[in-house]
Amino acid sequence: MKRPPTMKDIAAELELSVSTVARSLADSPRISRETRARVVSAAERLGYVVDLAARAMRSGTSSIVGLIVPDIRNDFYSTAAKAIADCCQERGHQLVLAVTDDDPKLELEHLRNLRSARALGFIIIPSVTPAQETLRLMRATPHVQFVRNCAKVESDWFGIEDGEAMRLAARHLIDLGHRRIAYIGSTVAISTGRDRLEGFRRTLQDAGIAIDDRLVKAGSCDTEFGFAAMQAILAEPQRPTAVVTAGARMSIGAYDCARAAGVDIPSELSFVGFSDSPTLRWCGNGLTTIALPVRELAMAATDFLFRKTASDQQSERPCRVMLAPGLLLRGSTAAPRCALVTA
Amino acid sequence: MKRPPTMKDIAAELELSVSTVARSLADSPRISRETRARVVSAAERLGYVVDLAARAMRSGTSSIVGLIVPDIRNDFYSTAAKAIADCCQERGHQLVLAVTDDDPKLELEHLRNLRSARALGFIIIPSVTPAQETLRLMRATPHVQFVRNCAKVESDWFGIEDGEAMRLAARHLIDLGHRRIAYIGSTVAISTGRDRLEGFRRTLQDAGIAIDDRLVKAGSCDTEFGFAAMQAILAEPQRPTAVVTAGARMSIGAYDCARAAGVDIPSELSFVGFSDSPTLRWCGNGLTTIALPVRELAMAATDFLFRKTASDQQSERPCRVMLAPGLLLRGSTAAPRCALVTA
DNA sequence: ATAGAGAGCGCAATCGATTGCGCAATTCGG
DNA sequence: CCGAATTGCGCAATCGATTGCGCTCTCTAT
Repeated sequence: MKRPPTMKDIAAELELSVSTVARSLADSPRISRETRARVVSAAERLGYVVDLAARAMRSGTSSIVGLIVPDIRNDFYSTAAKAIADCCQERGHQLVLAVTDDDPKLELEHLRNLRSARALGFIIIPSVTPAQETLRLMRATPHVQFVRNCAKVESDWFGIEDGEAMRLAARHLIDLGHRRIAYIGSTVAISTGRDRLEGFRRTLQDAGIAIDDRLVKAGSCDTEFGFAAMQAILAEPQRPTAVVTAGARMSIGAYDCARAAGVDIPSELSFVGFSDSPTLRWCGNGLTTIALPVRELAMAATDFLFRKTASDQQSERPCRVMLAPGLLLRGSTAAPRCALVTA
Repeated sequence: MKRPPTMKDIAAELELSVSTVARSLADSPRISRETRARVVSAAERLGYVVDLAARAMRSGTSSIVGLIVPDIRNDFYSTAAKAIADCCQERGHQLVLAVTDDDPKLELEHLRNLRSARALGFIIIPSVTPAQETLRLMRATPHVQFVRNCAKVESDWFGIEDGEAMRLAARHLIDLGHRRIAYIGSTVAISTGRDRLEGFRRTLQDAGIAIDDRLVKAGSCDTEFGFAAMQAILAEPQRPTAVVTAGARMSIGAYDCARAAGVDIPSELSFVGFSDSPTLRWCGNGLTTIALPVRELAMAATDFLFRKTASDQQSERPCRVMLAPGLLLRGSTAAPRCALVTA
C-alpha cells in the first residue's frame, strides 16, 4: 500500500540530484564510480524499482508485448504462449494476454487496449474476419502475424507449411492403400484453411485419386464443427476408409464423433489428427497426427518482433517464415480392410 | 509510428483547454452537454485513446492484473487463464501472463516486474518454495492465492476442496471392491499436496483399510515424477489393483507409464486421473477423473480481487473460498478381478 | 438594481524517469 | 602560471492525463 520508493527518495537519501541518480542507475558515463556505487547500493537498500509507467510515458512506448490468440486452452496456442512468455521474460518485457474467441469485436477491443497501453508490438493470430479498424490498428503498430495470415495487412508472417502438412497426412494414407479419403478442415476464409485444403487436393490429384466433394468439409474451426462434419461423413452411403483433419479443435470433435458412433479406429476408419498434445498419445491406440514445431516458430516470431522494434529502420519487405510440420505415426491409421490397391 | 493523438490535440482542434477535454471524456458534471458532445465526437474522429501509462502515472497504479502460473500448457491453468482473461477484458484491465515453471527465481522476477508496472493486483499459484523477497512483495500488493496456498503469507485464497477430491476418488475405488490402492501425488510441501494425501489417508482409514506406505508416492508435480512413481509401483512384488493420482501432470505421466508397461486398464489396474481436458475422454476407454470447477473458481477469484482493489478499505480477515470437485466416471475404473470383498 | 448562487471552463501543478544544456571543479598541455 | 579540455553533477523541461482552485459570465431572488 505504501508507494514504492522513487528516484527522488534515493536522491534525498544521498543528498544528490535526481538526474545523478537516474544516470547512475542507467550506467551513464559521466558519473564517478564512487557515486554510482553509492546510488546503486541505496537503491537496493530502499527496494527501488523503476516505474514502468513513467518510463513508458517519457519514451512514448511501453515494454508491453501483446499476444492475441483465439483460444488459450488449445494446446497449440498455449505452447506458443509459453515460448513467447519465455522470450519476453528474458528480455524484461511484459506479456499481455488477449483472448479473442475468434470474435472480431473482442479482437478489436484488445487491439485498442494495446494501443492505449502504447504496446511495443504484438503477436497476433488474426481472427477469421477482422474489422476494418482492426486492420488500421495493425498497420499502425509493429506486429507479427502468427500461423494464420491475414492478407489484407502486409506484415511479417510466421507460419506452418500448411500444404506440406496435408501432403504428409494424405500421402501416408495413400501409401497405406486408402483411396476414399475424407477431409475435415477449417474455412477457406483463413489462410491456413485454404492452404491445407489445397495441399490435400493436390496430393490426391497427384496420386491420380478423384476427390469426392461430399467428403470434403470445410467450416468453422471449433470442436462442434468437427463433430458435425464427421457425423455427415459417416452418414454417407459410401463411407470413406480414412479421414484427415486440418485443425486441432475440429480434430478432437471429429474423433469424439467417430468414437461415439462406435466406429472402430483404425480397422473401419483411419484417422489422422492435427497438432499434438501429451494426452493424444493414448487416445485409443494412440493418435497418428501432424506435429507442428510450435515452440520454434513462436520463438522465431518473438525474436523477430524484438529485432524489428529495436531497429528503428523499417524493414523493406515483409518477412515470411514457414516451418515444416512432421507426421507422428501412432495407432489410429492402418491399411484399409479391403484395400483397393490397383497398382 | 506516428504517435496517437492526445487530449492536447483534441483541445487544439476545438480551441478548448486540455482540462475541459479531460472532464468531457471523464463524464464530469461541470461540463455543458454541448461541449461534451463536441469533444467526444472529435475524440472519435481523431482516433483518440487514453494513454494508460500517463493515467497510471497520475493515479499511482495501472490497470494491469498479473497472473502468475507455474505452467500455462496445463489444461487446468489455461482454463483458469481463460476465465481470468474474460473477467479482465470485461472490466478493461490488461492481463499480464507470467509463467514460472515452478522456479522461485522466475517467480520473484515476475513479481518484481509487476511491481515495476504498478500492477493493480495479481492472482498467483505460488511456487513450492517462494523466496523471502517474494513473500515480502506479496504482502505489499493486493493479490489472491489460487488453488495452492502458501501459508507464510496471510492472504485470500481460492481453492479446491482437495481432501474431498481424494475422498471421492478413494471412495469410488473402495466401493468397487478395491482394497490395495496406490496414491501418486505432489509433494506435501504444497498445501494441495498435503490436503490431498490427507483426504486419501483418512478415507482409507475410515473404511478400515490399512495403508501400505510403499504404495504412497508424493514428489514433484511434473509428468516425469508421475511416470517414475508408477514405475516404482508396478515394480512392487504385490501390485495394487487401483491407483489414484492427485495432480494433472503426474496423472498423465503415470497413465503413460502404465500403458507403456502394457498394463491393461481397468482390468489389471483401475486408474483415477486428476483434472479433466477434452482429450482425456478418449484415453483408452476414457479416463475416470476428478473434475474441478476451474472456471467458476477462477472467476470468483478475479471478481474478488477486483472488489478488493476497488474498495480502499482493507478487508478484515483473509477470505477463503473452497469449491467442491466432482468425479467423472468413465472407463478406467472397474471392480478388481479378484475382489477381496470381505463384507 | 445588485448581491449571491451556480454553471462552464482555464491555469497550473502533479505523477516519475529521462536528457540536453550549463555550471563548476579538476587536470592537462605548453 | 594560464587557457583549454575533461570530468562530475544539477537545473529544468518533457511525456499525457488528471484535478483543486479560481476566474468569468449568466441567472435569480430580494
